Order: sequence, then C-alpha cells, then structure tokens
Amino acid sequence: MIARIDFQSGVPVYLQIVQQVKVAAATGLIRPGDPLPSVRALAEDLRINRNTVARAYAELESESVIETRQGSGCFLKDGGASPLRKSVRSGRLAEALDAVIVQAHHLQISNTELQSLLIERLEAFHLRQKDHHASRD
Amino acid sequence: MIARIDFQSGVPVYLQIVQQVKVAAATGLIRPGDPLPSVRALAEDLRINRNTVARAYAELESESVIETRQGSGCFLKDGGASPLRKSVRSGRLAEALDAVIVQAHHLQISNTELQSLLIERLEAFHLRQKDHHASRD
DNA sequence: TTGACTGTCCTAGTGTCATAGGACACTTTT
DNA sequence: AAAAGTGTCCTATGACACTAGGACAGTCAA
Repeated sequence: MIARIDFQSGVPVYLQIVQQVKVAAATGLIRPGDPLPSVRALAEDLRINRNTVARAYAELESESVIETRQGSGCFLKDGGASPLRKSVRSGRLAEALDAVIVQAHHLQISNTELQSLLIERLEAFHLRQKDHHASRD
Repeated sequence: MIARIDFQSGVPVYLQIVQQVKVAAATGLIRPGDPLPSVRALAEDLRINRNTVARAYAELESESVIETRQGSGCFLKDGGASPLRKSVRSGRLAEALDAVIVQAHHLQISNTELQSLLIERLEAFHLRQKDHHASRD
C-alpha cells in the first residue's frame, strides 16, 4: 500500500496522494521505472473515486515526478536534471524553511533544537532508505 | 504595513494574513501588548473584505497568538508558556521538517545543503530581529 | 449622551473538492 | 482479432471553503 488517506485532516485527498507518492519516491520505496498502482486499483484500495486518483497522478506528472503512458500505466521518473535552475530550487526551499522557522518560534523551540531536530529527521529518513534497499535484495 | 497579499498564490487570503502576523511577531516587528491594525483598517489597506481579516484574527486568537477585546481591538499576546507539551510541539515541528526533507529531495538539494540553508535562513531571521529592535530606539 | 471607533454575527454568491458513472483511446495479452 | 487492462475526458451533483456586504453589539472619548 503506497498511501493512507486521512479524511479528517481537511487536506484534499488528491494532495495527500501526491505527497505520499513523493515520500515513497524519496525514501526509495518506489524507484525510477517502477510502476505505480493503476488508477482504478489504487482508487479501489483507498475506497475513493478513480477521478481523485487520476487528478493526483496528473499533478505528479505536471511536476515531473512520474511519467504516464496511455494504456500501459504510470511510472516513477528517474530524478534526472531538474528543469529548474539551482537558484530557483534553493529559493523554494528557503521559503519552506522560513515557514518552519516561524512555526518553531511559536512552538517555543529554540534555533539549536530546530537544527538538532532536522539532523534527527534526516537520519530517520536515511534509515528508511536503507530499509527499503535491504528489502529488495 | 503588516501584510501583503498574493492573490495568485491560491493560498486563502486569511491564511496569508495569519502567517504574516506570525512572521511579524517572530521577528519582533510587533511585540507583546502591541495593537494590531483594526479589522476595517487592514481590510481597507489590503482591499479585501472585513470578514476575511476578522477570520484571520479569529484563527490567530484560537492559536493564542493574539488577544481580542470586543470594542477596543486586537493585541499581540506575550509568548508565555505554550499550552502544549514539549513532545507535542516537537512532533508538530518534525512533521513540518519531514515535508521539507521530501521537498528537498525532489528539488535535488542534498542533506548538507539543506542544513546549510537552514543556518543561513536562521541568520537572516536574526538580522531582521536586530533590525526591528534598533528601529524602536 | 453622542458619535466614532472596535469586533461579531448572519446570509448569500462563487469556486473548489470529491463523488459518480458513462464513453473513449490506447496497449498488452490471449 | 478479441478481450482485458491502462489512462483520459465529459457532465452532473453535493458538500464545504472562501469571500463579501449588511446589520448588530461592545468600548471609548468628546
């Protein structure tokens, strides 16, 4: 199962799918070339409408995360050179980080704690990557 | 001016106001006890409806960022002890960081670059804080 | 008290999200 | 060629979020 939907969260279902596919790609649960579940199959698993899954996949394709081939399915793209310039990519990430910094302030979490937490989460991610790698052998 | 609205972004206007008030509070542009612009005044400045501002302020009050007094106005609260336990607060921040990590992966930005960028943004924040502090003297 | 300010409630219009099902084009397997 | 799988497009519908304007309620100073 590639995704779990939280209907209480208020986050649109199709965006939850988008995010979780990205996580699966980032952790190596799915790899470049791997097929994603078919639109109908995933819709049935999650008990949602085909069109909701289709919308998520369309969004992922527009972000160059996946590739869809009419009639055969959707596949994870290999993360070859991003179409965006480095400065643009850094800028986007900077915006996200700024938001996290503000959130940390209101959660009364210090800058050093924030940095430690980032390292901790990065290590957690690395563990998941190794885990997925091991289960392929 | 405490906020600028981007009508193209797709982010609800009231959430943009919420976020920017939090930024203003975090950087010290406004301080505990300071009055916020009145609902009508800010609405006129931003050329949006009163209720949109009112909703933003209601959201900020529910998060204990500001305090509203019927008839007299809205004021920034002092960041006294958060009602949430430390573990809950760390957990929330961890979720936000996880999202950033995934985003970084798809932007092809390495872990070390991510850590450097965080430090860079923290320093930028610190500069803004000192700047606002100086302009009060 | 009066007037001008404050925030708040109520109702309505507009758009988005998700659901639903039918029809279509394409690919792969039989 | 036929069947079964794939993604895509279309329309309709219901629920909810967002924005907006009018009316209302509390506060403060002249």
